[in-house]
Amino acid sequence: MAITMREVAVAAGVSIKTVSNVINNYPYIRPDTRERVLKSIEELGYQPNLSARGLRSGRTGVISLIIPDLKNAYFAELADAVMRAAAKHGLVVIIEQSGGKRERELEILHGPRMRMVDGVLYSVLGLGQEDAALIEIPTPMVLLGERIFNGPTDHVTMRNTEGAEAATEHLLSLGRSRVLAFGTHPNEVIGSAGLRLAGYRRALEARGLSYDEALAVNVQSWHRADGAAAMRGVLDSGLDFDGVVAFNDVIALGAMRVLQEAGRRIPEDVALIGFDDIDETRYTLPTLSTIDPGREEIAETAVRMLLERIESGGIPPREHEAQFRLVPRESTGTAAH
Amino acid sequence: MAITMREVAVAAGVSIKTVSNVINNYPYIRPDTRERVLKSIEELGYQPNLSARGLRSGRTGVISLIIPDLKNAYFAELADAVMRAAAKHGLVVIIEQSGGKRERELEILHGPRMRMVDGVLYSVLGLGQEDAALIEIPTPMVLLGERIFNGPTDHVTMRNTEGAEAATEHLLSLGRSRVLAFGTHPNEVIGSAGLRLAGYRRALEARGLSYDEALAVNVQSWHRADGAAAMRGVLDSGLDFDGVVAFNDVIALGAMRVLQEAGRRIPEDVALIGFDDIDETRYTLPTLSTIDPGREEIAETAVRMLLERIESGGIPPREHEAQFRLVPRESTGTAAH
DNA sequence: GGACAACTCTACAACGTTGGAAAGTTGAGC
DNA sequence: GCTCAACTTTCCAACGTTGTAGAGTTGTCC
Repeated sequence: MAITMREVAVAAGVSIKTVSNVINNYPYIRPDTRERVLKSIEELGYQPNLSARGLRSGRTGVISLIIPDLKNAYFAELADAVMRAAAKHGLVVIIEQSGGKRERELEILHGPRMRMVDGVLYSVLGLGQEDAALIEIPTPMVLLGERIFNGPTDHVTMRNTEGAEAATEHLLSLGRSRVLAFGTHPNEVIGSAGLRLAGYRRALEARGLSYDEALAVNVQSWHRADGAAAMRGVLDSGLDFDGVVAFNDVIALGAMRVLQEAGRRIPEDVALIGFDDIDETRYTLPTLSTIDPGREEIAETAVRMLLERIESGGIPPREHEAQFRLVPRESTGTAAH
Repeated sequence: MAITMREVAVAAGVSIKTVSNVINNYPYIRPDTRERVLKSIEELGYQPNLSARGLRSGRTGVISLIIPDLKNAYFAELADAVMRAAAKHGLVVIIEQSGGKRERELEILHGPRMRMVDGVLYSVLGLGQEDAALIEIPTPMVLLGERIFNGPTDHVTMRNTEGAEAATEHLLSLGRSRVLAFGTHPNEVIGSAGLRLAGYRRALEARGLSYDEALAVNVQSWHRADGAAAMRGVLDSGLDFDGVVAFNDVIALGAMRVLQEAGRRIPEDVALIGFDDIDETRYTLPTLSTIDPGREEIAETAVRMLLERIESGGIPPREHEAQFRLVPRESTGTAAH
């Protein structure tokens, strides 16, 4: 059995509660008493039992991060950022993969694990506004991603529309006139795809150009292979285009590969920009221009907000939009050097 | 406050212990009693308090996975596989990133979090044999990766040497004669780099070829940018070669980009094979031949072994080597179709 | 030197669960 | 109808920690 406070207390010649007080930085302890207790803790190698602490205090020091899929580079990088942000506050992160499935997200949100964590960061994918009532769980929660729900929940989002607008304007400013919106989800308004499409349209409007539905390319699932398949379809259809605003990086990379195989030069024949700024975009050939959604800011803000909510209930719901950044690289002929 | 067993017990008209017995599948319960209890659990939405259970039973249902870095695709995919394997046994996984730093690995291994988990899967990177005593922790542990320690610990490893041998033989059988060992760590014997180099040499030997030290390319850190930088160095040096056995996929991809920029055709001028079979290798241009180290098998075996060790102490240390698989793709001119 | 505040430490009772063992019930076998 | 085993439920204590309340100790100020 491991060392408990009782043994530390005996060794230091104090009560158990005093040991607890030392550990929890209770201010009224004589320096030499504190000293003695710390020495015993050190010597015995005492480590607090977090289950007991959790039971007694109601706090476990664990938060949950619900994401669709860790194999997706965007979410792996998000998870990394969240874990680093959480570590700064002494929190551990349990990652739950939802696969973006509605059923699975509900299962996680209402499963027994929620009782084990102090709060949840939930990157919504499977649920929609019609499920708003279902996400009303007792555990403190901060939503990541888009503002899908109107409920009284904290949101930390990226500027999807503004980002996509900047990406599109970037291509237009380079003289491209037939730019694909690559990765649309028909009829979606409020998700990433809908918001990014809105930004794309806004950029066209700002230049007095009209929106051509033929240039909107549907890519249902934003994986590399789907991007490749969709671009193959576009090439087969004979559609004329000279620019691509891909709604995320991996479908951009899938498309890039197909374009290159087909002999289209990037950026000469087709200028291509992605969204997410995943690490890989810095090392492809050509390097991929993209929109950095402000991942670090998202992670730090979300953890901070969650902690505030855990520590004091009754905070009115807040919203934070992280600052995005256009990252020009070779795929739009605008690499930094 | 959340629902507790007490309230379920009152609702069902039984004692708390009977509720506990129902939940834990104690066999001697009358069917109608069980029925009533389950109904009350359902109606009240009872969920067990895992802290309390953990305190009482000593088990938390959480295991820890220590890996260097989640942004590294290999480890992201490993984490995914481990989480799925763990979920099958009702376990949650806490991921701890060590950055491959010795200090940080020790900190994690001896930190208070270890008290919160039932066991650890530890992907060793920073520690070495000289630290063998330091990994003797009370928490059940299974080591992943290479057999770095000789201590009494379970190991689940990949066949580094055999895999690298097969990769090298693959290039040799295609007629390549000057094949780089790309990613060596000088003087290392027992780590991945050392073992893979041994496989490379074994393949040469098997064909009666002698080992040329000039063809061993040092890449200290196995990241994409380091692979790119190292390949730039090779090209600058004017070294003559027609094949590359890269010791992992991302340095292979970094090198591939540099080779393409320099106008070398793959596989015509240089045949290239990696190691790890990360998802991305299926979508690059050209697709990358690689060695699948048997990730699923590693994850499932590791979780199973850990669980066995958690459930019954005193098991003699075991070792398991997962089966590897050569995955021929376009970068060696051997794509399946 | 008395009152009061500020400090320092401790006893006790929880938190919600499960292990152990006892108490109570049923039914089969003779 | 009695015995004994098998079944069913309950009682009690404990897991290791912290909140509450209070006891004891100083020290300051009039």
